[in-house]
Amino acid sequence: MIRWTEQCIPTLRNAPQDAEIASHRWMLRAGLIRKLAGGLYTFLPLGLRALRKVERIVREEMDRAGALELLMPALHPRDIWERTGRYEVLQEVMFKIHDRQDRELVLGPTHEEIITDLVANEIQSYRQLPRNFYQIQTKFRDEIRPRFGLMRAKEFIMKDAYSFDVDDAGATASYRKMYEAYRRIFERCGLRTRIVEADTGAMGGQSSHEFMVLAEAGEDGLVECSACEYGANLERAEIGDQPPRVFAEADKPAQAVPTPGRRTIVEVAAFLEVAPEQMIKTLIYQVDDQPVAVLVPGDREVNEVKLAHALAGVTPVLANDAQVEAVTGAPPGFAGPCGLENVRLLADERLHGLRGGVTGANQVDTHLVHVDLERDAAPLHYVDLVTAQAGDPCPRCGAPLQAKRGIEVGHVFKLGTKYSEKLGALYLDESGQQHPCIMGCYGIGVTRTLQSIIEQHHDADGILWPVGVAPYTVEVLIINHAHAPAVAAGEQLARVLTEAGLEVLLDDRDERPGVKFKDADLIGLPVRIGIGEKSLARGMVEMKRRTDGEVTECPPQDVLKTLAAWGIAP
RNA sequence: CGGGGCGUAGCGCAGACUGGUAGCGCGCUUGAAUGGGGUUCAAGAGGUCGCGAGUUCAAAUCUCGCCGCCCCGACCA
Repeated sequence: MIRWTEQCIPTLRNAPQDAEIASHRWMLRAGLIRKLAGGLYTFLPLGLRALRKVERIVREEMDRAGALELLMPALHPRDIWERTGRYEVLQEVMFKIHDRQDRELVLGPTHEEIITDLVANEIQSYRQLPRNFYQIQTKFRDEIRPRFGLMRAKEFIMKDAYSFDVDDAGATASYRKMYEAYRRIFERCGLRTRIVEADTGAMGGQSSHEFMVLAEAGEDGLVECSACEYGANLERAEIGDQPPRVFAEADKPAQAVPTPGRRTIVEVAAFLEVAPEQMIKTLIYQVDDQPVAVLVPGDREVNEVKLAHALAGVTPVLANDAQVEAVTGAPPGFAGPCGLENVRLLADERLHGLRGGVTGANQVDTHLVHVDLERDAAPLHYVDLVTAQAGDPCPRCGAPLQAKRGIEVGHVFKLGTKYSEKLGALYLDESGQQHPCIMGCYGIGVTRTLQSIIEQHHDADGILWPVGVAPYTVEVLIINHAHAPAVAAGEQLARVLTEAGLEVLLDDRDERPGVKFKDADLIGLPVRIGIGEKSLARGMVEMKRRTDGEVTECPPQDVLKTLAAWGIAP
């Protein structure tokens, strides 16, 4: 049992101005965290208790799934990152420091290299596999823009696990185990998550799934099918087949028309009185110093993640004005596929069979109408290049997709042998043959998960902690501190509940009842037990469930029974 | 990295244009009353006005530099 007067729970009547989203405001107002600087937060006692609850759930489920906990350094020598080539890839997000010998060290943004190096040294035989190692540790990332409190911070706590298997079947089994463990973890945290297919990004590897907490404040866009189970991050979401785009007067020959000063899709469409979807947007990218023309429907946007995949992983960079002019012979705004030579052309699938289209003529102030791509442009390579949007057909079943926003709290990857090969994590099989381990990696943003719980569980008055992660389970609230019998009864009840094994916070402050009720709602412990003069006169205490406001009275000796009926057991 | 905004008491803000040595609400301390949803009265404490230069008799206020924080954007022709 802890007394409020002996704890440090600095609740705020109003939130600091820079708190943008609900969960961030409540964390500050309820005295869970305080900001040191942008993206850097102190966990106050109540916040830390909740964080430890989340960690405990993660630990229990990881252990249950057979993963082995260890702890790796946060500080890494530069060299190990260069061995996989990821020093280059991640240098933007890595904090770098130098020791007194001027040796460069980085603060770990993730730990694939470190664990793989360990396994390379310690595991030699198939008899030692499979293994899955995990840790709960602080990661450091120099985010472009930290925001939303713990959601995107420069320093955050992550649970990261790494599996090592002898073959694909084993790797898939390890992946499934983690996938299931994650479901359980988030469920126990009281989170409703949506699992979606995801891009592997800087991690590399073959496939991955993200665990998303659906929320308006989410930083990731995703789509889910209105009919089947399909769901995917927007970076990756595929789009089902759509009928070819054939517009009016499709049979007419292509014709140049003047479009003075009309450069953008919107301007040209308005000027020529055509719809944006009738237009062929032509973007010039630089890929390894070579220009590539990318064609997409005028009403769509290029998905650069998909484009990078189509370009064998090379990150495309949009060409500058001079480069566009060198390639197309016209300033930006008038590029089109017809007559474009010496440039690699990539077209989005939705343009396949397009007739009656409108596009730039590669000549200043001029566009082409009645364009038939098959007829008027060089043979094109069609791939999926645009970002999915609401209403697009599902790639699995064709039903309309819905757009949502989500907070990525977990991500599981099949990595293959990318790291094990480069760092020499090899094992000998039964016949003495050497093979690289097949790896998987699995992350959970623990601090982000904590804040997501609040994002999903709050009302107008404060937090509604799910029992499993609440900093304390029960708040005993002495309504009138001047009423000695109530004080005594509150102390007594808190003691009894604590002895029964419950985590109890006793609000023993000499405050007005209103203040204490408001604070109780704010910090949001699952159960509030009010000890008041009036009910005490009847031999009763008042129990209130925070989640749904359910209220009941019972004699103090029946409190444990009522808690049990509410599904709260010590 | 580009654009915009902000930095005055723990939190929320005013004062700045028109320089004269800092104020309001909440919170905090003490006392009293009150005691079932942020109660009331009285008396207090608390500020290098982000930092550093400059202008001036005088700078929170004007000028310059720096630092920090927040928001938007980061090239979709």
